[in-house]
Amino acid sequence: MSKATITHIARALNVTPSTVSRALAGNPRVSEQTRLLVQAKAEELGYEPNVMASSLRKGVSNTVGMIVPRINRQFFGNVISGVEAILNPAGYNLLISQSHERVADEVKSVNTLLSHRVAGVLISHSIETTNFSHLQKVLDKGLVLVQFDRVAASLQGAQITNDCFNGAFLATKHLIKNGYKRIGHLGGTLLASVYLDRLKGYQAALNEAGLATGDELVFQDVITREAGFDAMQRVLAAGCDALYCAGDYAALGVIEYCRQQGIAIPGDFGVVGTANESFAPLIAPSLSTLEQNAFDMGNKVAEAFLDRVNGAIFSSHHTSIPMRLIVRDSSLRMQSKLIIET
Amino acid sequence: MSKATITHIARALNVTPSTVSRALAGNPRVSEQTRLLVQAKAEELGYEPNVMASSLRKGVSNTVGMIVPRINRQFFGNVISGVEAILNPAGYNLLISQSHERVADEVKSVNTLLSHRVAGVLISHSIETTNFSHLQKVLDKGLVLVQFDRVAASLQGAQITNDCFNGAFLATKHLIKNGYKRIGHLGGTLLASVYLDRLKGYQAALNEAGLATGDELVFQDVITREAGFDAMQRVLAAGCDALYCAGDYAALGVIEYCRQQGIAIPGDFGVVGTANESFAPLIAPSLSTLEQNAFDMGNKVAEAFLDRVNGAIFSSHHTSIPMRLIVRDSSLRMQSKLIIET
DNA sequence: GTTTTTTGTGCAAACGTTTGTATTTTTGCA
DNA sequence: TGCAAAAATACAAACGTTTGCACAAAAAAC
Repeated sequence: MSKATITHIARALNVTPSTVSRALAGNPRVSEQTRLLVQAKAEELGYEPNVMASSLRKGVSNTVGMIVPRINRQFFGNVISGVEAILNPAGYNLLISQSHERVADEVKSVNTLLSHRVAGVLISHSIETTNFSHLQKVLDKGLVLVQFDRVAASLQGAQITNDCFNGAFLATKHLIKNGYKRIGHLGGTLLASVYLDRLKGYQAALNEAGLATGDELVFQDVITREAGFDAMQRVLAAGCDALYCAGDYAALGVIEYCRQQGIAIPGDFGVVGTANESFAPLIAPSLSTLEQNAFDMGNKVAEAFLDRVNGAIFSSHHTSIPMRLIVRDSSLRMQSKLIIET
Repeated sequence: MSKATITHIARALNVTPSTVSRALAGNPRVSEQTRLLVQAKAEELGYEPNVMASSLRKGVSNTVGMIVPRINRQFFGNVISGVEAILNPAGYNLLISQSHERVADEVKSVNTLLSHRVAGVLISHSIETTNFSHLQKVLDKGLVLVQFDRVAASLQGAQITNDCFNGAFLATKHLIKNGYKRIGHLGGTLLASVYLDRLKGYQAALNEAGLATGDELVFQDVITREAGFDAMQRVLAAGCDALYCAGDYAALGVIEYCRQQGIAIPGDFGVVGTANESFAPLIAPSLSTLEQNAFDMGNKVAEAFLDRVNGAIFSSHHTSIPMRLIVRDSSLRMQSKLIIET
């Protein structure tokens, strides 16, 4: 069965467990000869190291905990992927947990991870979370904490976010360049810094161009497809000829409304979304959008973790990842042919 | 720092670690009074149980390993979600690993999980995998193995799959009911049973209806958007007026080709896809498709695991989950209004 | 008041590693 | 051949739990 411990190998070879341990670890204090013997025997017995025993003894574990609101969201799936791409080769494994956007679940997840004596916690906190004492506890225990996407500035440790301000700035500027004059904004809740930054970036671009800006052009809490669809009446009433949307789903609703009303996109109306959801290149017209670069973010998160675990506390505290504008059809002034930019 | 062990609590209370351990475990052999004392002290010291020490001693761990080809694929994200929904409340945690569709990575993942002494392995194997000795090893160690989606019939243990045969049967029948006469099939590699079953289900429906069936109507290895697009010339040359596609991406390619060529869907041509990818309801025309019910599958996987871990070896060996046909626009005979079914 | 039973704790070993120190063996060199 | 230095291995304790067994004190039964 699942026997085969270091001790079994030791007995079979008439050496001590210490020697076997060192042999397997490649410690130079054991001779080449016995190392080969040990490796052969380990292979023969189907030995699998017991990381629990090892971590217990060493006091450090090779698993790191990751908490995301929902694992089945494209964005987070990609972040996780990006993290694994760096962490696995470095010998770490990921214990993944979901908060389901609920602070209670998040707290429970943190405790579970602490029980597992993870080497660190990587988290994008739930939308509900406003009290961060559970994460402070992580820091207090001397563990590495890396926040990403949704971060609490008040907490120590690395923070990796998208550069939403510049992204929104870029997107809006792109609309301006394409000749749109009265550009509105479908935004999210301003309690989340990502949405606040997008609003600010959007406004900055308008200001720079000397275009009209004002509250009547900004529509708060419009992130779903339905909300985007429903908001269009007000958007048109406000005289807008384009929109920068803080989310692709809202932009989708906009496109559907226009199709239904016979408003040509991009002929009569321009749209840029945010997130590059998987449907963005697939709908008609294809949706110009800001790419969040989730995989990249995952890489950065993992690197920040490794930096800190290896004692590089000096590594930059806050990393902002540039968002890339993907120009597709929905934001061009003239109806163009199908251009796939990926 | 991260101190606070059972021993510390014991010392602070002038009792032995055994008593503390029993108190925290709710063992009736310790008095109500001391239990409360212990719990209070544990709280005060910020005690977090060390599951590694616990698992080591008990010989069983509360983590279960899960291996998927890619974590950032919608389907697998949802399966994982479904697994967690059952396993977390049962006290288990998930150690997740990706095979990246490479058999080498898969083998490595299995070994990692074995090193973590997981209670079981839940796996959908990589498309490359044809030799299953690494999974046999899992069984040999007496661990629980649950396969899902892509399964190897030769291996012991639970197998949870979608009922692709009946799904394809349903989808094809639906096209028949809507008046399509010469229905083709865009399929995947027949090495994977899911694709083989879909082909068979498709053929069964045609046979039942007495419609033409034949190799000239079946297009193998057409699963990507590009492949779907490119296959259309041959499909039309074969005289088809509808397609059942084994994947939504191929169906998307079909739709794009038709749009480009001015072929009306569903007026002139009908399409049903498979998987209900996130873009399916969002494109125009919206895509009729078979839902894979990933979350549900995750639930079943978790339940199969729990059954086995609790010794219910008699629980059904092979579970087949019905696929649901989602009728949208792409498969209706007459051009209908935009109907959103989600 | 003694014996039996019950109840609550303590003792000590074990899970599989790792690692500082001690010990043995080998090697180099006079 | 002898001896120090170097190389290889052994010893033993520790990581934080859990648990069978022993044991004492209290409660119940006689």
